[in-house]
Amino acid sequence: MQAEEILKQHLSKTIALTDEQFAYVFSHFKPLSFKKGDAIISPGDKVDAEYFVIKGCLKSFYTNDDLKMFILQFAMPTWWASDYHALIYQVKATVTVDCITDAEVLSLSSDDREKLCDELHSIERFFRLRTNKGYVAAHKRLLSMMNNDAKGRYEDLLKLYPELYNIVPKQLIAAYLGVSRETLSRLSYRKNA
Amino acid sequence: MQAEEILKQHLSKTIALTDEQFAYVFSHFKPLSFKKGDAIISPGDKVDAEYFVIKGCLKSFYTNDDLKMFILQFAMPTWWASDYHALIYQVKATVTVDCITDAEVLSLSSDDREKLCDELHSIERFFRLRTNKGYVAAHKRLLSMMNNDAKGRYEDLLKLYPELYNIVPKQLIAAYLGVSRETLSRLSYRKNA
DNA sequence: CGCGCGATTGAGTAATTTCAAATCTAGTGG
DNA sequence: CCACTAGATTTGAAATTACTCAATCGCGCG
Repeated sequence: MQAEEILKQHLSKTIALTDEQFAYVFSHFKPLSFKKGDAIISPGDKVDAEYFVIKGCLKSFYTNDDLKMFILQFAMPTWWASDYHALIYQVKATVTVDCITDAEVLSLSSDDREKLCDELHSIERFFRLRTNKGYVAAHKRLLSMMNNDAKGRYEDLLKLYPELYNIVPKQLIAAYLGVSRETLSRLSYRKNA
Repeated sequence: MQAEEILKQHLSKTIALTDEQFAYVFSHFKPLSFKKGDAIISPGDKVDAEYFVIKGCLKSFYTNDDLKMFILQFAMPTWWASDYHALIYQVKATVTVDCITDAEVLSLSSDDREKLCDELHSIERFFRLRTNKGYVAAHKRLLSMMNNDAKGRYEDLLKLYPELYNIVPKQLIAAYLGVSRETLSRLSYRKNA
């Protein structure tokens, strides 16, 4: 399926747009292709766009002083990714967004997003509702983090991203769960039902 | 200061509204008073409003099967609170929102919020940007959770809510950090600089 | 075939939990 | 003013969970 079609279906799940309106909206998105391992955003970068995934899988992650990686988000097709902290507060990036697999994305600049939100009330609504869901998902993950041990969190993750299991190396899953690779590895046999 | 004035200043930090528009917006908010300990939302409730805090302090928390409490959010004046999962997905509440102190809030029903968002583009913008910030804050907390030990998280919390230290019992702070009361208690002398 | 990376396993250590008991504190009533 | 109680906090000690470091295993690819 074409990028255009994927975005159209994605938007139409939340808002109604005429073909004309959609064409106008779409004209602000810039298609980009990346290879596995390419970084889209790196710490220190000026961040002025967010990315809508068409194909492939991205991750956004923070790297601490000990070079330990913490994954904020995996982004599969129809998910959005960026360094939202940098985007919103207009500061340099503190996280990396890169490609777990070869990927195709649509990039939307901050300026264009604000322009579209100005011009089309329904686009503003789309972004409001999209972030609402993201907010709730983040809190859900927070709860999973506090309430569950590593095993429980792993199960929560597989519920949320069932495809992920086969696509990404286990060490990335560990970095998402906030446990060491070794702990993740031990989960399967140690405390299984 | 009057509730009306507080809300007005809060909105005007993000969007511009004429006095007339603000008066119209404000007419949809319902002032409510609560006593310390009162529950505003309880698990199982139908949730059809969110609450803007004028005075006092609320908390929203999830209680697990072992009756252990996990605090999602403290809400001080000019903060918003509700069960956002229930609100967005139109399901029964799974969290409790209650009053740590006597409190005054302005309640805005879901229907009214959507109506205002329809009628006033700038209100829709307000809610979009507000949730953006909440989303980023939630991810920041997630990182703090994964990257730091109990001590580091405690320091992060005091940076975010410095007033909190004097207002709320320590056990609530523990429930926010996701550690036991005992561990929180031991932090001060154990690993202090 | 052998290199190299990811995944697993083992052993010892550090952080946090649980359960239990001891303290402390604020508010109440005599 | 004092004694008393309920709730909150602190402390102790043992048990658990996850971590780190180190070694080994497994497998795809040149």
